[in-house]
Amino acid sequence: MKAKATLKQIAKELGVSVSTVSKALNDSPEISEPTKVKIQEYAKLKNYKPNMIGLNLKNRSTRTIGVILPNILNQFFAKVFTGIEKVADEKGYKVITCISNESLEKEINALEMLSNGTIDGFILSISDEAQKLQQYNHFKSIISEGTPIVMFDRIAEEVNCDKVVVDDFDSAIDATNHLIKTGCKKIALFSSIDNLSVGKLRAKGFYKAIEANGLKADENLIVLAETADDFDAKAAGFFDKNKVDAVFALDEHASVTAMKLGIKKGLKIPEELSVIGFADGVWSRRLTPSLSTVSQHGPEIGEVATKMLIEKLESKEEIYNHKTTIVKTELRQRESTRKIK
Amino acid sequence: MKAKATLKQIAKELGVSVSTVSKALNDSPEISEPTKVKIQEYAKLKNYKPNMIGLNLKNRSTRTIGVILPNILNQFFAKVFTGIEKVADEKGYKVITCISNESLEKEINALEMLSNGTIDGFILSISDEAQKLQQYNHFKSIISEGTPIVMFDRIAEEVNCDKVVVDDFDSAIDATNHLIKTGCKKIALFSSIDNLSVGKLRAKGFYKAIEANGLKADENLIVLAETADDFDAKAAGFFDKNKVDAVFALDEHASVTAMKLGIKKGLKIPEELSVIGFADGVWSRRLTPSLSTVSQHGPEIGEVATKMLIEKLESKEEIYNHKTTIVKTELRQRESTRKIK
DNA sequence: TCGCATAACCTTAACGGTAAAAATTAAAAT
DNA sequence: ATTTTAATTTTTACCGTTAAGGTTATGCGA
Repeated sequence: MKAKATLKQIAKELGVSVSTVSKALNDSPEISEPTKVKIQEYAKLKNYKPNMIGLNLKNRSTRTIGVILPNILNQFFAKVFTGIEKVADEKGYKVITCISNESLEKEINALEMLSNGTIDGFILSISDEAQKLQQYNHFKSIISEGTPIVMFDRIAEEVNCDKVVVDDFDSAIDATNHLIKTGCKKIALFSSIDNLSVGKLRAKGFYKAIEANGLKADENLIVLAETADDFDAKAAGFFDKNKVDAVFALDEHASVTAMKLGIKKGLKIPEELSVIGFADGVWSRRLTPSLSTVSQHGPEIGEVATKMLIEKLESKEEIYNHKTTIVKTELRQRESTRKIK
Repeated sequence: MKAKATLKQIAKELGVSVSTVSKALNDSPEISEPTKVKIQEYAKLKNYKPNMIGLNLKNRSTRTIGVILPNILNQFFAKVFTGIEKVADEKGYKVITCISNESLEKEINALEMLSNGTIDGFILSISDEAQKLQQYNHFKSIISEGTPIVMFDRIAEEVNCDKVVVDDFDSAIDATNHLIKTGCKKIALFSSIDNLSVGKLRAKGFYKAIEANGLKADENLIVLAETADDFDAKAAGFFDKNKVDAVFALDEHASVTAMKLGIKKGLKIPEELSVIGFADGVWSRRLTPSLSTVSQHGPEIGEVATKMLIEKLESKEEIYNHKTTIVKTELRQRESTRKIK
């Protein structure tokens, strides 16, 4: 466990000044060829690596992005993360990750812990709790201190920063329309994320599409919940009490539960029951029958968000107009929906 | 976007020296009460936060852990990560995450990028490629430079560092025994991770249990593959060609595929076909029927690994004996296996 | 009244690195 | 031989922080 080589050490050992070593290793034209070669070879021998902390201090930048995710077990966030990581890596940035675990307190802590020089900017999706309480001041104060934030998916309109979202409203309309086009008349709405901005938007899209097609939204067919457990309780026995020919589910848990309950009830999918759900995992493909989904292009969202942040970090301009990028969703028809005639 | 407050600034504005400010904010007894109060109040007003980079440089430590994961979309790794993040957070450490994406080159890059003062130590699971090529020198050289590593799950025996593993061999024996106890006689073995150390260990456990029970391992019933696609190709039509009463699957993909193929073939689960698989996602519960699994306690693995690393980081001792901790698995009986009579 | 302990603050050095400015050295021009 | 110029290297300052050691001025006892 030999001490790590530093410029100072090398300088002393070669009898030159520290800055000569620094310049030689940075291939500066100020240094003569023989000296350069000598120093470079010695540095390689000693396995010298410039200490990043010293550099960071000097440059007042760490080329590190802070990422705050509500929950990494959620495949959507995991996919977004791969996109973030990919672009960050390509552009030579590191990624520090914190999990807020849907807690406002942890979200605030993470923000505080990192916004002291540790990172250059944030990419994040707001915790459930913050959204429920509509508490966004912690973001505002971080931004006003000069640390840029890019929000994705779960955003706060009132916070002035770059944003990347999915067209939740429109995709819900499209998905509902699709069910109707395949002949579905009585469509149920399942959601276990009615606490989230995105959940509410999707529900609105559903209502809109139902009405636009001259159908009526039936209260009994709407199951809205704020947690998976709550949803399971409310949805239990749904198919015993109601006769529907389709379910539109607003999140992965609701999607899978719809399928599961339908299968248990002995309904033939998709002949007797069509299911479309928002879902991003590999699992929709693996289910039997496979699940038709509204896919959100998680990796792309992460990539776009990261590009936006890095662009902002590397632009000198003081004045900057905040952008909101919309990443289109895609309707993936699999086995849980009928074909359009 | 006002410039961030520094000690120097505050010192100048209050007409005292930098070190007075530093000491006042650290509540040093050297500083008189009135001065302390004045400085502390002014610092709060200016929203002063100590710059972490300056501190890191001074302390030659960053309280940051580098985590290198082969693939964050894999629920097992995601679960381990939650465990890492949880303990790191509790102990006041940050987590920098890199995804090797199973590539040796990316693994080496991540190691290089972070082992220059950016992080104090690593927690990682070896990439598929590194395991296949048996290339472990990059780990050895990082360790010899003084940066500690804790490996989990996919480890390299020959690398001298702390390790956290699951008792793959024993749990495979247990799972196989369980199938036999519930009356299964013709048991198939499915694996899509035969490239990994853990995959091979699990297979060995299976053989061992089969023989110990006086059964014979039938070559035709063993489907070993190194990727999901490869596995799908090899396993297609398996139940058309073979008559078995159980499948033991060594990873999540193989587990789900076994169920899927069985259901497609019209086999009743678990009456005609029992399935046990290594799996960690929420999905095993969500399947219909739900999947009996060997659960690896992902979060616990992450927690243990992180505790080991932090303990090592905070112990002054030069000499340190490397430990290997085994985290026990758990057999979770769900609907895809019969009850023991 | 002098010396000395002590309270309270300041100076300096250090962490590891870079870069502008200054200094030294060598070579070329007068 | 002297000056100019160019090439090379060193000095210095800085990034933000802490900590050891140094400097005042005050108050106290002898």
